Amino acid sequence: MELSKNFQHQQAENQWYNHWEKKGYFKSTPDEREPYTIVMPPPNVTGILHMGHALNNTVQDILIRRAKMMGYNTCWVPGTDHASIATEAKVVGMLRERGIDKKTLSRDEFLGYAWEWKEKYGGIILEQLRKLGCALDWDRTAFTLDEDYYASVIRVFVDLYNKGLIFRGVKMINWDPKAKTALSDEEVNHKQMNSKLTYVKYRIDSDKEEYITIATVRPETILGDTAVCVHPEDERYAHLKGKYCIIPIANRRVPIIFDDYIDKEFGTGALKVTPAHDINDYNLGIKHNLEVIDTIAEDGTMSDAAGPYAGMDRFAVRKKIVEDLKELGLVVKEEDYTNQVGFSERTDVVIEPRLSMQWWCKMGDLAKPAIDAVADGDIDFHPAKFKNLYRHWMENIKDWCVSRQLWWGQRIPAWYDAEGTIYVAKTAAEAHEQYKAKKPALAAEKPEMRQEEDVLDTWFSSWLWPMEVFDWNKTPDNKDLAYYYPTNTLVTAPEIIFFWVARMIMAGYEFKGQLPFKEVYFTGIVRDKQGRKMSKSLGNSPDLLKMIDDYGADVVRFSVMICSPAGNDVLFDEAGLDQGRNFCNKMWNAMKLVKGWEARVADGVEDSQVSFALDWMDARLAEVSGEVAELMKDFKLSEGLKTVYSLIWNDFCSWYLEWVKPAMDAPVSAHVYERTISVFEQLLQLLHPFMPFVTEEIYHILRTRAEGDDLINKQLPAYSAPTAETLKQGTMLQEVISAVRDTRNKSQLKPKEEIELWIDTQHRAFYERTIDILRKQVNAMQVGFTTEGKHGSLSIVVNTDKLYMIMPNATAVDSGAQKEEMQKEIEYLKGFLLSVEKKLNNEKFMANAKPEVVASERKKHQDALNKIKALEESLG
RNA sequence: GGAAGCAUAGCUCAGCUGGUUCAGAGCAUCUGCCUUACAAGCAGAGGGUCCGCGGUUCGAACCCGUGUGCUUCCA
Repeated sequence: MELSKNFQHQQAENQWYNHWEKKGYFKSTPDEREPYTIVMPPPNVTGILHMGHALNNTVQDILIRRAKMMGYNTCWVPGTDHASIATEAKVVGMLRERGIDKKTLSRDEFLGYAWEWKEKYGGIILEQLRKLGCALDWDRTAFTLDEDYYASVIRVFVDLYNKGLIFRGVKMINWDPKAKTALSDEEVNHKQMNSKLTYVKYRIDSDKEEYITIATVRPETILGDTAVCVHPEDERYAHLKGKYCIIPIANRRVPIIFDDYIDKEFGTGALKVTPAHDINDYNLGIKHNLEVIDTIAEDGTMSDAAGPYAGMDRFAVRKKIVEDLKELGLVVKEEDYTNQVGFSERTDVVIEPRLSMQWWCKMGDLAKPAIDAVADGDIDFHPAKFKNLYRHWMENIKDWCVSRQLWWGQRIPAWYDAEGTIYVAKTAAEAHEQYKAKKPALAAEKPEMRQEEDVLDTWFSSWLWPMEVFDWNKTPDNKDLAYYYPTNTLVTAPEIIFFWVARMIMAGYEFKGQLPFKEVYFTGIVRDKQGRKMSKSLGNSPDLLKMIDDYGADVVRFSVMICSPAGNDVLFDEAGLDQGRNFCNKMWNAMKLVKGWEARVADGVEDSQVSFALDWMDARLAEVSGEVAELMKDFKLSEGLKTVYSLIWNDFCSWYLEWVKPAMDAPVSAHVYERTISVFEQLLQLLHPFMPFVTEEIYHILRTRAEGDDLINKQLPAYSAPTAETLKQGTMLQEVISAVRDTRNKSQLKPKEEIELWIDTQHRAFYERTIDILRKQVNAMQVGFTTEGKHGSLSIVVNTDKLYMIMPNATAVDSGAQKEEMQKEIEYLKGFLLSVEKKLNNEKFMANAKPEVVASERKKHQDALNKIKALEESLG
């Protein structure tokens, strides 16, 4: 077979993904094995693959593929989230482009368009996950707005309502004037803004001309003011007790109230109170029984209550009213001021606090078992630091606003009769039954029942995800649910710990009576090299699909994972792409080298020379496999990848292959060839979860494989404990080789120039075992043993062995620098020796230190002495 | 305003129960090599007051206190 110069990802990746899928390797059905289950955090159905998805899904794929190799029956469930606000906004936008105004459509017509949009674009992100290599069980693909899922959400709502945990009420909510819907607190992002603090004086209603000055960053809300509030102990305003003042422009007479909520230091110490448009003012209003005047309409324009400004945009009014107040001479001054302003997570417009009738879910009781589950370790968080954050939030949990003024989503199953009585039921028919039972006198008439227009918050459906993907609602006793639930690992971003993770835990206990997953792994947030969060607006988010096209999915996965320290944010650096690409080529070329031996394999070739290399490589493989297993268990995936990378590049390619590499055109022993292929396979296997395509490809080129012999399915072997002696000798051999090469370099020897090497050592057996490797690796024509120095040589000391290097072709040997260096080393060692001796002579140390520490200090002492001796002898 | 986390090489980070596996890895840098798998490579090297200060200890990158700087979450 003709092998290309480098690894070609395009064809290989497509081919292998199709092969795996066709073979049904991604599919899972319950069997006698232990399951390992992950439910994918469903991306928004509107989504396209970005770095966050790439990280999150690569992590999951690594866990799934590794678990599969460890013998688990793995099941990874894909799906999408209907994402009510985001999707509805997209559909509205699409309609606008087609010249259709949402307002002219009925609910059903709109939903028709929405489903059409979903069918057309909704699967894009799932297709993109295939490109990434994700081993997802596609037959299980779920969607949070599917018919069965819908029914489940409705059931849960009715259930909570009947338990008294859902209620309807007017509260101050976060209003998104663009999407025209309520948002939960979690959907609001606070940003620091440069605002203007405007000082406005309100006239006191008295005979004298006197004023009270307030400061505000939102002057447009002045029209909704229904009081001015000052601190009861503020002497400046003590004389105003029982007085009233006049709201300018509105010319409304409002009371001056006293409350110790006021911060005397802020502004003028006098606060304008607008119960309709600020949560704190609202609370004050309740306390002091104030009137509520709503001056801002649902679209962010001023309402009729705003008098002359009715219909104008809130921000336009903010400017205009200040101008008008200035004309009236009521503006005292304006100051620059930075404050926190809430923005809608979905539409990025400024949130308007607004009073509104919404549906709420009481969370306190639901939270209790969920708090305990994490505190008691029934659910593990990685990294553990998120446990605190979780507990803190859960213990201060507030009622959840679950209604949204949208159409795309589960419509709240509540019906109102003509008198406004509420009936919550799964269906209209059931609501009708309730009506008949409740109002028997009217039962004969056909009641006019009107269903609630609002839909439920998207998270009110996705909190059921781990149960509902296994069809909990419709067939609660089904085999899959019993087998796969609770799932094993949830992999998600810390940003949605409250939105989603906490609520899934609550839902799991409340409805299924069981935790939804056993552990949660929080990935970092993907940032750019400068540490900025990747975002569309900054334009610092690389085009993932282009990257996959250019470099291949393996390389993209590599580059994301290599810079994903456990528990920290990911500073994505495109340099990782080159590193990953180079790594693929390294393996590809190693494969070409080994493949090239195939035709030269012969029986009876003497291979004793390389038996050490084989033993050492086996030992390293066993050792590092153990390290990787530990790292993976602790979710140190990045470390795990680095470890495998280094094992392949350094141990296997740089050392092992060079050690066993036959001379040009020399035959290769069948034994060496076989074991080299075998080691290569095991290395590929360790790497496969991280880089599935290139490993599968090379695996298949290394040998002709039987049908079904694919790397993805290969079970990890149990390694016997590596021989410590072999490992130690390997390290020693490397040290000797490096030391000689260093000396060669410093003597400016050309790589082709041969040397003679004479060794004065106590470890003769070790050198005899490795002497052929050593000769080859330092390009020596001869390596021999001696018990005395060699004239005309450079001496090298490695550990306590003395090596003498002779360069036959070098005209003059300048050993001055060499000697100086050795002298320096002696100095250093003597200092070191002193510090060790000080310890050993310290009675307190000898009394308090652990015996093994004392022993190790003694050994250090002896080693240092030996080394100094060797160096001194070497110097002559 | 409340809370948490972080600070180690130019960059990104490891560093367990305090003790030479303790100052380490990768990338970047420098030097020499087109050596018969790979120049997208090979070989070798240099580089750090472990943020400052104080304490505990025979012994501190690690524990405690404090200061400074940064990040995140909540209000």
